[in-house]
Amino acid sequence: MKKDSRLSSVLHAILHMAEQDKPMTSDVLAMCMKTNPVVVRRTMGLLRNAGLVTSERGHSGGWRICADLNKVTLYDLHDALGEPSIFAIGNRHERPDCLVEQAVNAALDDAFADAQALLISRFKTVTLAKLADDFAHRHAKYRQQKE
Amino acid sequence: MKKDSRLSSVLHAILHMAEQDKPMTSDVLAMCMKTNPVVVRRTMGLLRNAGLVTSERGHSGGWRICADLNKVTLYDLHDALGEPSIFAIGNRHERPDCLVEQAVNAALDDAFADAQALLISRFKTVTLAKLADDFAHRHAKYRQQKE
DNA sequence: GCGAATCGTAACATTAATAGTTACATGAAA
DNA sequence: TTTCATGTAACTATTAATGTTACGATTCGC
Repeated sequence: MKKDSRLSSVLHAILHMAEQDKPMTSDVLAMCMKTNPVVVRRTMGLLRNAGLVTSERGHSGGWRICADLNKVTLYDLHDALGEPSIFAIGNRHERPDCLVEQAVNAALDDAFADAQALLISRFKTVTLAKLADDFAHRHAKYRQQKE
Repeated sequence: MKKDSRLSSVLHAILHMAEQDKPMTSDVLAMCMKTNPVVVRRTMGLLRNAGLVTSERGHSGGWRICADLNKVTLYDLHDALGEPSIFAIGNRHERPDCLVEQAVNAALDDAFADAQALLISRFKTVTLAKLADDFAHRHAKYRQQKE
């Protein structure tokens, strides 16, 4: 299956929004992420439900961030997206009758649960402010290189 | 995305094979994992390439395990399957021009790399013998309950 | 009010990845 | 020489993400 790239998408969008005073339209965001405005609305709508952004209709409307960059983490976004399933590998059957398969599932589930816990805890340590900061550094470096 | 369930499948298969003296046919294995014999051949073929099992054609042929249960780990099987990609979540674009997106990708890549490293290291600690043992316990418990 | 800009959303199409199926060739054993 | 088995190519089906089209609902500026 295709990978879910919404987390990466909304991060990209929300950081751009954080650098703007004015709201950004779905069209502009779509251009920026090389996708379609409807996809942007669909995805950003989930962030709105989670109270992370607001949207306004009509002239000079669009999307605006309404969250503290220091408090919102990658996990909050992942959560806002509905905590989509993380792994592309899974068990052949859930709740098998076969005891062998049960033992196999248990071992795999354990390992995946640990990896998931680590990932989630990592997500919780990264704030949007941190990412904005990282971007600023990249930007400074980029400008230096251009000289 | 549909999840890749081959690791779980081959583990199931190989543990059944470990309990048999005779080779098991693709048909029997397919029945056991509720799939198609061709799928079994395709998948087990990868394990054969890795030297974990052998196959024989013709009358009384089939699949046989040829590996030390104490030495083969989940990782070896994952590896034999070609180390399929683990995550169902990924970046919108690889190598984006946008510096914001680069910062986002870097943060996500980092987190995923750590989770992957943990998973792989977990895979390396679980041998087939351990799983067979776990199965034996489940079996004993199951028989107890039936009394 | 009118018209343009903009989001909201349903319905459908496309794409990508896994899994399943059909068909037939090849080889080994009874 | 027939039967049982794997080997493999080619095609189909399934599933989930993503993209597209179409149109309704709001809001702003004139």
